[in-house]
Amino acid sequence: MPLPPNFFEDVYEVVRQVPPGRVTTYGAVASFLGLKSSARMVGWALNHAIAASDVPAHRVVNRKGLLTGKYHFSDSGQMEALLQAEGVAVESDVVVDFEEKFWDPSQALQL
DNA sequence: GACATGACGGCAG
DNA sequence: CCTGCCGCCATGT
Repeated sequence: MPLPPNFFEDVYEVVRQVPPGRVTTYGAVASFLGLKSSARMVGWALNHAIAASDVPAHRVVNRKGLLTGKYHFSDSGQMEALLQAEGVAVESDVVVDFEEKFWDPSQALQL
C-alpha cells in the first residue's frame, strides 16, 4: 500500500494547522507525509477535503503560489477571496510575496 | 489490463 | 522567465 491508510487524516491535520495569513504547498505537505514525489496525492486528498469541511484547503497552493484549485471550490473566486480576507494578497491567481507567506509543516513541528 | 487525466514537482532546453 | 517532458499514485472509462 503506497499510501498510508491515514493519508487523508494526516493531510487534514496538517492543513488545519496552517495559520491564517499563511499558505503551504502540496509538495511541502507531501514531503512531510513521506509522499515527497507524489504531491498530486495531496491535491487529490484536498479535493475530497473540501467536502469534509474543517479543512482550509484555500491555504494550500502549488509551489509557484498559484491557486490551481480555485475551480474546485463552490465559486471560482472563493479561494482567492478567503485568502485575501486573511491578509494574503492575491494577483492573477498567484499569491503575492509567496515566499513570505509560505508556511512549512516541518517548520511548525520544529518548535 | 491499458490509456488518459488530475488541486504537482523537478529538470532540461 | 517560459515551455515541454517525465515521474509520481489513484481514479474513471
